Amino acid sequence: MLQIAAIREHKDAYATALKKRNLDALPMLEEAISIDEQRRSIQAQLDETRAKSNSLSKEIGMLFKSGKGAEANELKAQTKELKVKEEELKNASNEAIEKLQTLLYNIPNIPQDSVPAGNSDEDNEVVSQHGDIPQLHENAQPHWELVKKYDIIDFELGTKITGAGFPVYKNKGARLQRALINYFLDKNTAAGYTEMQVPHLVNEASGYGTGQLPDKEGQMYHVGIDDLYLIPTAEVPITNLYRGDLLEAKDLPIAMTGYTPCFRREAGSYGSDVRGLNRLHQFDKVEILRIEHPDHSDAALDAMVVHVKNILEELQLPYRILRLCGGDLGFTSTLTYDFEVYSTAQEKWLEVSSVSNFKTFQSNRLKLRFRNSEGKTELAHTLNGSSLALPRILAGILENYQTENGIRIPDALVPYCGFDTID
RNA sequence: GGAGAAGUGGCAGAGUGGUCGAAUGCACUGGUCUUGAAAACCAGCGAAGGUAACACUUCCAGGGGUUCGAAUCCCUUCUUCUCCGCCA
Repeated sequence: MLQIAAIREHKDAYATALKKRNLDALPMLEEAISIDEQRRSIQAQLDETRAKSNSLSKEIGMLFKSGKGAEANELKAQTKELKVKEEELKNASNEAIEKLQTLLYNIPNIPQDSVPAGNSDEDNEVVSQHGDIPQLHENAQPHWELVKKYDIIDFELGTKITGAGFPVYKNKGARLQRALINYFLDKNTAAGYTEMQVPHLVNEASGYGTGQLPDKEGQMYHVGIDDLYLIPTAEVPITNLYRGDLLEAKDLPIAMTGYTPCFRREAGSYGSDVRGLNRLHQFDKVEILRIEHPDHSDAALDAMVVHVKNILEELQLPYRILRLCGGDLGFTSTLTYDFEVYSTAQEKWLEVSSVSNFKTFQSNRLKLRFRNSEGKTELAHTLNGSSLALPRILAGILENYQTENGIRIPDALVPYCGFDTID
């Protein structure tokens, strides 16, 4: 959520930047400013009314104390009128706050200068491409065939016990999955990220804190009886650990990593995009998150990109880095780099990581602040990225590392797996 | 799940209807003193809105109510602790 004070100050620049999202935001921004002005004027009247009634109350108290009950009762009568006015102003104020809130919830974050304009994922900018695309043998297969062949993932079993999009990992498939989680976590902790294990269900306040609620309610599974949500990403519980906190500047940066399953309802997709491991209702992901001083968040994002790069290099997977265009940029982000691994058998790029700088967009909702060098409170910046999402990495490994005689395991993973081939 | 107790500033802990945003201690910040440090002493020290700056307003777990006036009384939700039960 944008800060109203910032909108007031940068209205035109914001409107210009939001054009990159194909959004003509100027009317919304102006409306927000106007509602806020109303709100402040109502608040001023309300404050004044309250001040009057507070001072009357004090007077009444003193009169009673000194035994002048009759005079006190006279003053009491005067408070009646004030109370009515107070009630009216309070209602008007609440209404304005609610209107402003609703409006602000619907304005996306401001894209950074480097974000290219564009409508869809086709307009994303390819920043760089790395690694060679392997030449596969003639009978190379997509991963959904390979997993059957080697009996390492069973989609039908998952359907039987739960439903479509909930695969069951078996044998070496299960072990490889576990190996990847450990490997990613080790890489992240070695880079200074503190490992956290967090609940997989969160309350409503957490959903609001990171922006899944109120608008993206349908994305999450909701446990109605306890009013809890299954997390769509570790970002939700881990970022919310710091909800409402006031940090000291010396506490920054805070760097955390965590493995969690992720649950997504993801309605409305079809075809090869959702085949096999490409899109699931439950999948595993290791996430990295940072809480940064505003002066350092840009550099931190670059460092996160380098970190994810290093992992993909070590796994020797062909990948490319995209800078998302305005049209594809997430609602809460100012700048996002996507990492895609090439799926040789499917002949397409699969998104395996998304690394974003949210600046103050989340921290404003979270009320996550720090005390700056002037002793004033200031919103911190939040960033996060996947390092990495498991299913598509798994798909990439299975397809790119397949041979006639089995699937090789990338060298870096062999110690974690305890085997070097799936056959 | 049952019974009881409690939730106050970074922490500890007073405050039970009136000038309380809240005593006191610790922590923290600045200063005096000291060769330096410690100790001691002096001063400051919650957040949000609002203002040019003041003023002013709001916040004592969350929500609602009683009252001219609520940290204090009532209702309700949540959380924590103790005892009992159950249990990986």
